[in-house]
Amino acid sequence: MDNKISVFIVDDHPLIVEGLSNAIQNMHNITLAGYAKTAAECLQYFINHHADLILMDINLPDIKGTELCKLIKAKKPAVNIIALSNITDGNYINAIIENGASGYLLKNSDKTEIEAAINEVIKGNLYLNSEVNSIYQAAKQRQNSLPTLTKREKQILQLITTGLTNSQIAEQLFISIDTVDTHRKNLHTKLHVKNTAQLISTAIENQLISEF
Amino acid sequence: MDNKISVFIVDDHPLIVEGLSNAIQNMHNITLAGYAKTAAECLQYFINHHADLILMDINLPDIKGTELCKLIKAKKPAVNIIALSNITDGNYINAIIENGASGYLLKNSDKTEIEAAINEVIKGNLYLNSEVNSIYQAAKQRQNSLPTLTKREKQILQLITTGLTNSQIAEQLFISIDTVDTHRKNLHTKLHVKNTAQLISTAIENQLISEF
DNA sequence: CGCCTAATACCGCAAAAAGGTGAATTATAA
DNA sequence: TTATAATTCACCTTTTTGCGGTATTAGGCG
Repeated sequence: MDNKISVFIVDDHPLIVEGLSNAIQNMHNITLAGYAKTAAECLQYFINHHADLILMDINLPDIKGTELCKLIKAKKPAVNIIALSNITDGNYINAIIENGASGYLLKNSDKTEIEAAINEVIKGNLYLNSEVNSIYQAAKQRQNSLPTLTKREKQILQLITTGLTNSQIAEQLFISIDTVDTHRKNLHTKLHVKNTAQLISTAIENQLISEF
Repeated sequence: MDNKISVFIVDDHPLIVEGLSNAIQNMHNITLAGYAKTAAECLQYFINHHADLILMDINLPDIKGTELCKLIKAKKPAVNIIALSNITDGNYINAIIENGASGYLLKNSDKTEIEAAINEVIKGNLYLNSEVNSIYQAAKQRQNSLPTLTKREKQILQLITTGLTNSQIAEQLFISIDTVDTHRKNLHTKLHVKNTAQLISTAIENQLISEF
């Protein structure tokens, strides 16, 4: 075994794989271990092969990048992971790092940055470029400043969003209208809003609602 | 001039440019005219150069892909444009095609598909793969089924979302509360909703609100 | 010019939400 | 077990909506 860093690529975009592997093969202390187009192929590879680092697209066709991260880290804690994505959503960055990634690169990164990221991460450091980092920090802040809603509150918030009135919600949950009203008031207090319109818009803005 | 199709690439992702240009140079009847990382560079190029087709990322750093499309088509109507994106949002696909693109490729396309797209578009056909096409059709359908809100209605909808009450809106717009109420009723009728909660959630869902 | 649409305004009644206060009953975690 | 948090219910007042109408005015268009 030589002292080159071996890198494995996971990405379902053939163009990116081509660009990445080309770029990596031109770096003097880095070598390409292989690549996979799906999470399944990647896991398969790591059963009886090894690599020092994974460059991983977090939007894979089969399972979520966060999941793959967790799986890899559980089986091979020594493998470093750099997430590769276009997504500049703070919650996403947050999630992937909490699942074991040591770096997050935007897909518009160039060779220099990729090389820098690989070298940093292999040293055990966390690599985020300034843009990603500021988004990440902002998201953590926001997450902390967001109040935690109780199970019941979320449930009622969801039903309000659907357009149900307090009495309809009460009927559906087999509770009193007054109870629904109380939860609603608490939602207002917690989210610092004063009417339904604000409630819905801030709820959606902060993704407190599962889907619609 | 030989009979090869000359292709110009516009993308701010170095990896994609590398992958694409590699792929294109391996195609027998296609040649690479050049590439640009920004819309400005692309426009600059076309002042005194030419290409048969542009492969264009529609998420450029300087101006929107839709805009670049329009600009190019205005100056060089003969140039065919294939949009390249990850975005599977129907409205986006719709917009870009209405602005003059003849094809829409997802970034996870492989060489075969890119080659097929180029050859179809050069013949004057519209190229959308089945996935993109179904999204596109669905969006067109949805767009037609969406009612058109008047200027005033949009404005009031926006203010409602902020959390203002009818009287506050009336005050701000120097109109009667009753007028605001009428607009609100019309919004309910047009969007088939029966209360504020539904109004806000469907408005956001259908992106009838500028931003928040 | 008429026709249509958007925007304006008003009335009345019923329903729902908002705001305040207090309190009992479960869970659940320390 | 004992705090603490979550969930539940009640009652009261005021404000805001929701829903049914009707009607006038200004501007764009063929």
